Amino acid sequence: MTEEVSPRKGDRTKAAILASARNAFHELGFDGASVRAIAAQANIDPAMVIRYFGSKQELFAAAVRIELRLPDLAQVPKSRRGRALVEHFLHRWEGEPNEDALIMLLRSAVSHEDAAQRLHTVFASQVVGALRPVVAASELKRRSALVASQMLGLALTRYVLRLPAVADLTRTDVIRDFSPTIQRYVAGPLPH
Amino acid sequence: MTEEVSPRKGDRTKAAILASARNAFHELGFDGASVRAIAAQANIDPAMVIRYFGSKQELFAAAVRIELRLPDLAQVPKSRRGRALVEHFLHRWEGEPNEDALIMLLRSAVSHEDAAQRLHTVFASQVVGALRPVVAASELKRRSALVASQMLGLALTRYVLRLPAVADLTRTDVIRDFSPTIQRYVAGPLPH
DNA sequence: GTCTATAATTCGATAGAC
DNA sequence: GTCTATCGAATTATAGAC
Repeated sequence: MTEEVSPRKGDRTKAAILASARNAFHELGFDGASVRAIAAQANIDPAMVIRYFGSKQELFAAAVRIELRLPDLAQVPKSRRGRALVEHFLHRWEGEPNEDALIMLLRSAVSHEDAAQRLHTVFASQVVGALRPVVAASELKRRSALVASQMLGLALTRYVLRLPAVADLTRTDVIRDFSPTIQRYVAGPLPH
Repeated sequence: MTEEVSPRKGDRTKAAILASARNAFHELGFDGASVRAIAAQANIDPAMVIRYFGSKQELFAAAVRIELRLPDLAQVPKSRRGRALVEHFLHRWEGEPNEDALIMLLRSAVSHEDAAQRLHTVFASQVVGALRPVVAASELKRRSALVASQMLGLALTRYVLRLPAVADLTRTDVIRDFSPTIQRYVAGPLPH
């Protein structure tokens, strides 16, 4: 019989693989992150990764757990909804180190069709879902598109491309400069 | 002696390789596009690609010719600069089929360091350059960052990720909805 | 459970015949 | 100029010893 510590040994190695995988996918995207590199960073044999997760594809699916947990906008005063969204995203993206699934998806979706599909799903269910209670049904798709384009553009330029002009902005700068835009997209007048 | 037609034979094959390469890089990014696939699409032997361009890296450099040719904003009335920029980008991106270098760079920069650097350079020289004549020096970096985040976010969601909500917008929709944002980023009041 | 060895692909790039 | 053949490296994934 093999050794057993309080959390099952298999669970610990599985968790180590997942942590390493999240970091690698976050930094390099699906194609760029190799199973070998993920295993090496976790001090684990590459064969174990496949044994535990079946394939790189399934490992990716397990590593990407998307829970945007967007705030309930109905409980935010109408004039502060833009700022609430910007603050929420910023907190998500800069809170936990290198593990945000949306950035992983963003890096992967460019070259990996499955990742792109998952990003579509996340967007459709969560962003649209957050806006639905507070915008007219006839404007839901349009306002969601605008919010997605600006928030993903911020994520792209700040975390993926790391354009200095955007990456050098402080958190305060980001909230101050992007909140009015998102506010208009969520609750402001739209040109007819 | 080998056959010679009016444009040198070598020039024709070279042009065919470049066209195929642009299409492949545009669709798949640097890593995703293989020399073999590029050659196959051009009905040319893969070895010829290397012979003509030296390496995949140099082929990429030759294929990516960035000329944003942004309009001279000083000659546009201040109140219409946002719209002028949005219209210009849209025309660039939807004008020539599948050849826009900025989309190629965007798809490649995620996984390819050289492409990311080139995108930094393009942004710094061209976007910042277009804004410099019409914004205060103290606000140049900040306003450039905002414009880049929104325009690249639009390109990302519409052409790369193809989020339906964004991809389904008509050109008229895009101009109507994004011009006010870019206008504010270029010429509007910034929160202090 | 773990690891060695390796199969099966695919890639960029090269050498050399013609 | 063109193409065949191939090298060397990298990848995911599997088989099987221990």
